[in-house]
Amino acid sequence: MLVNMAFTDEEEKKIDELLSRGIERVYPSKEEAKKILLSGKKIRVYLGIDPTGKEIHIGHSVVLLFLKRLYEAGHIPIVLMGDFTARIGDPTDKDAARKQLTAEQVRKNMATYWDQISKILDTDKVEKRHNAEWYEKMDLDNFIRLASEETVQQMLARDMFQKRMKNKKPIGVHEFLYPIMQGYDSVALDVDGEVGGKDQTFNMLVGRDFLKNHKKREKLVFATKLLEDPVSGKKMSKTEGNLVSFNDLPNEMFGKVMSFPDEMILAIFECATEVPMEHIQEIKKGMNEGENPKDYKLELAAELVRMYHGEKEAKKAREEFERVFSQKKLPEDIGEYKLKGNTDLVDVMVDSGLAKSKSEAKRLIGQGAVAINGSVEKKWDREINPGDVMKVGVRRYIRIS
RNA sequence: GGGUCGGUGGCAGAGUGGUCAAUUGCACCAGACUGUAAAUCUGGCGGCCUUGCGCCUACGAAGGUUCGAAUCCUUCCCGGCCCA
Repeated sequence: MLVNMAFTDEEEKKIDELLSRGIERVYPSKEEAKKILLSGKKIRVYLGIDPTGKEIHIGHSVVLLFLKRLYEAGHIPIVLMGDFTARIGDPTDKDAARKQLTAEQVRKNMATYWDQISKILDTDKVEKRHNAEWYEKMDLDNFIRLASEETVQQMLARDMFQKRMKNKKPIGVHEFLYPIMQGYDSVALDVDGEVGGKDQTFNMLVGRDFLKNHKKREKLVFATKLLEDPVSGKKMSKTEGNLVSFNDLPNEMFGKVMSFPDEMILAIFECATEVPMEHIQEIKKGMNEGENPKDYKLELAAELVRMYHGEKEAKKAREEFERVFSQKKLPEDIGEYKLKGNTDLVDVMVDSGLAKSKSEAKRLIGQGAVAINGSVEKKWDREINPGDVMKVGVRRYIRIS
């Protein structure tokens, strides 16, 4: 009846962090979830990932770190690769190209996904599943029966569809199929819970309904926060250009973090790192007391690079950043370009990839964006010689050989 | 199946015969500013060069009318809405 008292304060604290850090909302409620997590029973919670081939980025960190905390607390995380659903495309991600992925592509993607996930958690402690396991065998009649458990009204209630109805934008019938399939995953896996971004809430709740219908049991739904710019309200995404991928090189990663708006510092610390919450509170306090957010952002950038590339690389990236941007010196490693053919400035810019076309190169030159050996060059027919160092914009350098 | 409205640059969305390579916003690039940013301001944002008020390619696709078409006509493809 009551919570099993065999749990220490330490363990309870862990559960509290599991239920709050990076978490937007828990269904049916945090209290209910806590009761179950502390009941002594090992529960199984899954995360669904569609191996569409995109890189895994720090927006995924929240859910992955959740899984890590889950096994640290003695429960069982499952990662479900949506190798079958990847072929449909989740309408939640409206940019998702609807290209048909071949089985071979999906297999390759999955391999790189595991590789990237292992940077956050120990994949040996995770149950690995694929939804092709059950969908490849499912008959049409079974599927239709499944579909009949949801109503069109329920589907249309989804905010995304509401919006599209309002804007008179098309809604594909297949877009109704996706939540149904994702929902059935819960039944097939026979899980106790699911974790996903808050944009997945609808899909996750469909699974909750299905589990009630099929197995007469409750499913916990953990909807995590999304990393979004608190000012513009925009979700971080690849098109915004500032998305940090697990595979980013150290310097690139460091620079991207430094270009985040200050307002995101706390949220990223909370959602994408394992820095203790106590320390994050101190940072919050520090910033409120007027300390320079830049210093905390440097710390954040270093921490993220450390997570994916190790202590040494993090230190190097930080030094590099301070050298190039704070002291405006040349970066340590500059790409080389071997002169060939025309040696006019414009031609060299195009050939070396500093500009996409001659028109663009000329524009940049006209804007004073191009410097050779430290001084701005405005003549586009200026001759380039081996040994020259060219700079375009703030961060693109190239050394001529 | 019928009716009707529409398909424009990365996106959103103007433009309805010439001055349209196409208003504007977002995104993007550069410059200024700065504490790295953000915000702001300024400029740019199809390509090519002999840099001209030049040439080529572009407004769903293919044809046609016209001195001239994103704009008009025909057919086709795709979509929204309404009716069945």
